[in-house]
Amino acid sequence: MASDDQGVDLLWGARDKPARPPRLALTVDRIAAAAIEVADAEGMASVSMQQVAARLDVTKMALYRHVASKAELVAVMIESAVGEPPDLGAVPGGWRPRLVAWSDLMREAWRRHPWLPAATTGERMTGPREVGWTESAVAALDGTGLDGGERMDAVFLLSGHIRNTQSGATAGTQPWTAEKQLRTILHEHQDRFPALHEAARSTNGAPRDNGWTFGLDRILDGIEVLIERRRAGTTG
Amino acid sequence: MASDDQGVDLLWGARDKPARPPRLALTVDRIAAAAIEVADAEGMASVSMQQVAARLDVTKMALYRHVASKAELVAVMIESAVGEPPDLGAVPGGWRPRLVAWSDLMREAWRRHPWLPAATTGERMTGPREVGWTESAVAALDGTGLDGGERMDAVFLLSGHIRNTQSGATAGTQPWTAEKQLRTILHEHQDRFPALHEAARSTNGAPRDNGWTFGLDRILDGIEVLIERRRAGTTG
DNA sequence: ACACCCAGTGTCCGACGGACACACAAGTAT
DNA sequence: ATACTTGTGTGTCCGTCGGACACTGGGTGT
Repeated sequence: MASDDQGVDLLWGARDKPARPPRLALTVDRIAAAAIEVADAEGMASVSMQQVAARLDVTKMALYRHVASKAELVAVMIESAVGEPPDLGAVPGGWRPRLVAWSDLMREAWRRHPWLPAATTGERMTGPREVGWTESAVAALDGTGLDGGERMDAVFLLSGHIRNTQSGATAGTQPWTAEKQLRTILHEHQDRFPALHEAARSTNGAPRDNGWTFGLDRILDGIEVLIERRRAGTTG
Repeated sequence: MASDDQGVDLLWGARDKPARPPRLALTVDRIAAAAIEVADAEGMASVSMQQVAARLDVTKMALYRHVASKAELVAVMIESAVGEPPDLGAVPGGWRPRLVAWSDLMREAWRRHPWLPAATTGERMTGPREVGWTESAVAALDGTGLDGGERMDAVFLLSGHIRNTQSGATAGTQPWTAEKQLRTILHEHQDRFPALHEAARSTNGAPRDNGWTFGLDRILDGIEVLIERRRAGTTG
């Protein structure tokens, strides 16, 4: 902390610069940073006005001088946590490697903040950085022959897949991710769910990644099919 | 209150039909039905123990005689709302029409209960009907040459896309769905988001469906590519 | 007649988001 | 110097949430 340095200054000199504000001024950025710390450490459910305020040694109502509501606080958290959107201009190889790079970057950002997938669902405000990420991905599809709506749908499809596979939030959504008890249930009711039972049995030992790689490859293959079809002149 | 009527009945007649249970017995099914009514009408946010109890003319604590917690109530709601999983055996044309039919049915069930997408995220209990829906979709991929893990990943991909595109819950996730104000923001900052601006401009007037059709076609195309590749004997 | 059982009630708790009035400092105008 | 404003954090209060716990009143089995 810089306050120690300040203390030395106060003792040995610079006495004339009298009372530097003893506590850091409360700002939106400091509030967002504290909220992100709470969310990273204890999950989105623990992000309450009082928890965040406590981390700043401040009353919860003090926060309302800087954010209008909890929703706004969350919006600021998101905008801060997603980080600057990437510039994919330097990625060689066309749209597909570009989208792969974009996905990896987005996944990495979301991995650092596991609460992001959950926080970015539902009606809410959208900030410029978030739009910037979308811009970046849509730009990666420039020159593919897809029209604007298709490019945006493709990005939506891809980012939705990232959210779905990312970090536990929606990971429990599908039965086979609850591993232990579900595996036993599936075993007990194998007569009722024969296809699932057989699928669980015949899964080769490949490391599970929540369907991330599989889905990414399928989505990109599907987009590629469409692009090729367009390039070949077929309207379908 | 019906107690007044009962009082009259008790005074003036029908004395022999003594005390028909004056209120319907509280059961898990009635509780779940009431909760679903609340959720359908006013959204998942309005589903509180007191709201549900009020609809049944009962104290909230009475509900706890039948469900252990709110999470369990929600689990029962889901299990009841998803309905019986479909039998796709009669759908002709192989795996692809089968998955399309499955998707349509699932979408329809979720359209009837717009809170389902939001309620089925996160760690939670999974009921037999929900597993049954998955079973149904995985079974549709029998005989495609995909291994068990791939079949399950494919179903996860598809159902994730349904959730993402369904009914407003995550619909606001992507910037262009917030339509009005975003369109103006995009217009004001067109220098900052040129690709998005150009995409919004060049979108042909096709009716927007939140990317549902586009994503479905891409996903199925992508799966088809993999199946064909397997059939051709390539290991990739 | 009796005790037992148990579904539903009443009351209480801590945590939540938020409204509102206040305290208290730092300018700024007089 | 003195008053007025302005901006920032505090204290108190409210309604709602999920849930614990003790109670009660109407059956039923003996």
